[in-house]
Amino acid sequence: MELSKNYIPASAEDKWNQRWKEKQYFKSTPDERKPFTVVIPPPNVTGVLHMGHTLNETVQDILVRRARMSGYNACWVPGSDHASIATEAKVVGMLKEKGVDKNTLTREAFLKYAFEWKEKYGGIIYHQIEKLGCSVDWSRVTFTMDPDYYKAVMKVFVDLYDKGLIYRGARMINWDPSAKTALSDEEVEYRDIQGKLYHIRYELKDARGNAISNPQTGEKGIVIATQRPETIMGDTAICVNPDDERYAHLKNAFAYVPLINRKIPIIFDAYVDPAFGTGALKVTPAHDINDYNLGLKHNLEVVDTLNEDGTLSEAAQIYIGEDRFTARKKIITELTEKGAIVKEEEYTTRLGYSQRTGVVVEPRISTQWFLKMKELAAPALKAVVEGDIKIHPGDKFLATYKYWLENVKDWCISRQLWWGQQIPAWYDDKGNIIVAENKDAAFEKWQSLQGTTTGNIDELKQDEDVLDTWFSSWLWPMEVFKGISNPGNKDINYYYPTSVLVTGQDIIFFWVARMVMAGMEYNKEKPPAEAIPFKDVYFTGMVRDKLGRKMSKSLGNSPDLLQLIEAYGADAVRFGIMISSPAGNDLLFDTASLEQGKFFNNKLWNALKLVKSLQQRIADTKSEEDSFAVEWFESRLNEAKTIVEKLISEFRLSEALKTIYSLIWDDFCSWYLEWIKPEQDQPLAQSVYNKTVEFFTELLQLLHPFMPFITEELYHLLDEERTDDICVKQYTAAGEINPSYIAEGELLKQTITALRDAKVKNQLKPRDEIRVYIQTNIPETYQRIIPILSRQVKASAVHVTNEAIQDCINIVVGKDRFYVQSDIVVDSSAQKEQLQKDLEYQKGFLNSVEKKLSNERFVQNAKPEVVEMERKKKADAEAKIKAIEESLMHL
RNA sequence: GGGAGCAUAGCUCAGUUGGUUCAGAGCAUCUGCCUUACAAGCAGAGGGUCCGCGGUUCGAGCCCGUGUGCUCCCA
Repeated sequence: MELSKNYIPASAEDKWNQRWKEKQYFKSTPDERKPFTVVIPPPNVTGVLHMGHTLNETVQDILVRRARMSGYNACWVPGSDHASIATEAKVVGMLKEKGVDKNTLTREAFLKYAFEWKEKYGGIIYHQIEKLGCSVDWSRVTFTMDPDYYKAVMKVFVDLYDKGLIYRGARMINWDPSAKTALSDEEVEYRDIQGKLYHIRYELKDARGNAISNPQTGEKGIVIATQRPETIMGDTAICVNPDDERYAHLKNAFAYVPLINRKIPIIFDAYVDPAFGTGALKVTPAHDINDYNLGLKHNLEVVDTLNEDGTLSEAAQIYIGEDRFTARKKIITELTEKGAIVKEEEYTTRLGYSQRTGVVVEPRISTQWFLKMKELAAPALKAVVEGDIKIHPGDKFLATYKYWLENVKDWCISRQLWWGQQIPAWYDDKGNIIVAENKDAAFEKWQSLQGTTTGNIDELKQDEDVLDTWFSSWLWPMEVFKGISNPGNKDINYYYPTSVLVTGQDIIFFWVARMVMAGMEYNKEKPPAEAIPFKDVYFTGMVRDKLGRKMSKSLGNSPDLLQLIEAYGADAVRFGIMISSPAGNDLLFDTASLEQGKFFNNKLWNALKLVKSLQQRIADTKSEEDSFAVEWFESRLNEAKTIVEKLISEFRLSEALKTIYSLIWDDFCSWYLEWIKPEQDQPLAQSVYNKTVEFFTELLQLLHPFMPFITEELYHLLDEERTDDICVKQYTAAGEINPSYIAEGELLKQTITALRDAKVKNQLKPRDEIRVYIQTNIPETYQRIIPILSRQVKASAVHVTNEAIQDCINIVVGKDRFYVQSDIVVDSSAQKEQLQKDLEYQKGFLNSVEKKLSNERFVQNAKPEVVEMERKKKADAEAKIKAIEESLMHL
């Protein structure tokens, strides 16, 4: 069979994806094996996979494929997330482009559009996951709004309500004026901005209505500092510190809000910092969380001057209907005209922005549904602190996790949207609230509450709002196995707790911590080690561009995954992203590493071509030289397998891949294959060929989780009789490692390199023939490797000698002296220089070792084996110095 | 303002109870090679005050303190 010059990924990828699917290799059902379960962090159905997903999915696939090849029943559940606010915003935008206003649609009609959107983008995401080679069980694909999933969310809501953990109330929440919905604290991103602090004078009058001026300064009125002049119409007090003497004369006084002239009291509270601004604080309970709390304490009126879209409301009295930021400008102008602005100063502040829509979040009083978090947080904290859940890498994120759970606030779970699970609360016209899983159940509950068997079911009106998306995705590890909607079923019993969760560190609070809470809450009867949703959490870093910038649409630095796969092949994309991905750290994505992956593909391809060509030259002859290469590589392979095993168990995947890469490229291709390659027209021993195929197969198996397609392709090309597939082929345990083989292999490599270097340094072409004489104490060791050595350095003869040979290139390898004879006259100055340099280094080294050994305290305090090691170093260095000096003498 | 992390070759990073010839790897760079698997390759080489200062120790890239710079999280 003719093999192409280079490896062509596309056809192999489609072929094996097809085959794996047909064979249903990735479909999992409970059996007697141990499960290895992974649930995918469900991507939002808002768009396409980005590089962060690519990294996450690749990491998961590596772990899952490796588990599948290690005797586990591996199950990786794919799915997607409805992402209520983000998706709704996208759908609204899409409709707008079509000229359809959401407000003209019924809820049902809107949801129809949203589901169409979900089908389209969910489909794109699933296609990308498949193209990347992810070995997911498609029969288990789950969407967070699937009917059963929906029911599970309802069930949990009702349960937590009945337990008193969910309540409804008016609170200060984060309001997104663009999406017109409440947000949770976690959905707000704070950014530093340069703002202005406006000092505004309010008029003052005493209880009898007489104007007050400052007794010391004679100044009229009171000056407050604010960043938000447009909220003054919502002011319901001015607060000063009771110890602030500047304002001591203002007991029982009143201030008047400029422009609208509303009378508000002066209150006294230690909350105010006299040193900040003017020491006088305008209190606007409707628009600031601290003012709100102050208002509660002092029984202040709440005047909400903003509408839900961020425009000024009727309560503002002026500029009604104007946007908050437009109104700010106009109010500043008007205040300036009226002389109420005393001063403007630059001020750096932090503003909250909506994570989803990017607009400035407005603190707003609103009636919402909340989940009490304290009770749920305690077991979730314990599970991680006591080690039932292990976070990788290290404890880097443990502190963050701990801090959040210890300081957790109640979770605002209602959203003023349509896309999502509608809150299962019904209201009758008397204002009663009935919480139940569905309308019929609610009606029954209502009847028994009212003590009646009559009544009209349609008089109950369901809450219009939906639940926060995370209120559904926190059930993910359970509900993908129907653990909530059908508790105790075969799947949940077998697959739960899942083995490992791979996700980004940015959603540690949104998702990870909450999943732990839900897991602990709904598996209370089990010991913690079985209640947890996952045993290990592996946090990946953020994918940035090669300049270290976040990838974003606006910067245009986020590549398209399918285009990358087309250009480099899926294996190369996986390789590229993994090789540059130190555990838990951000990775700087550069297509150069994908190129490295592509080159690696080609290296493998060419190794295959070589092995296939050797197949044509098999003859059953025995050869001593070949057996060394085989014995050495067998030990080296086993050594590498052991290292890789350890690295993967520690989630150090990037290092595991590097180990495999170097094992294949350097040890297998550059050394082993060259060592067994027969001279032109010479045959290869059958036994060596068989061993080579065996080694190659094991290398492909090791690499398979990282680069599934090319390894499957080569597995079959290597031996065309094969009917099984590498993706389910079980690993064999690492065999014996013979340290002396490893050491001899190293000696051989070192000697070859030194001799080649000597040739280069002496202007000999690689092809020029040489004769080599070795002066050594270990002639039997060299005897074994001489045949390989002579071929590798193009030596016509290699002899062991007892004495120095004249007119040669002199080099020293280890403690042994080498004489290289050549027909070409060589200049000895270069080697002299080299030897001199070596000598100096060795002498310096010897000196430092001797210094150590002559230090009594070192000999007394250091461990005996350390002292022994130093003595050996000393002896080695002395021997080496002697060899170099002798060589120099002969030049 | 509170907390956490990082600083090692031009770049990205390893360096796991302080002691192996410890100062490493990959990429990039330079030199020589189209050698019959592979120029998407082969062979070889150069390159570092381990951020500064101080301390502990027989011994510090590693431990402690401190300064500087960068990053992230929280208020």
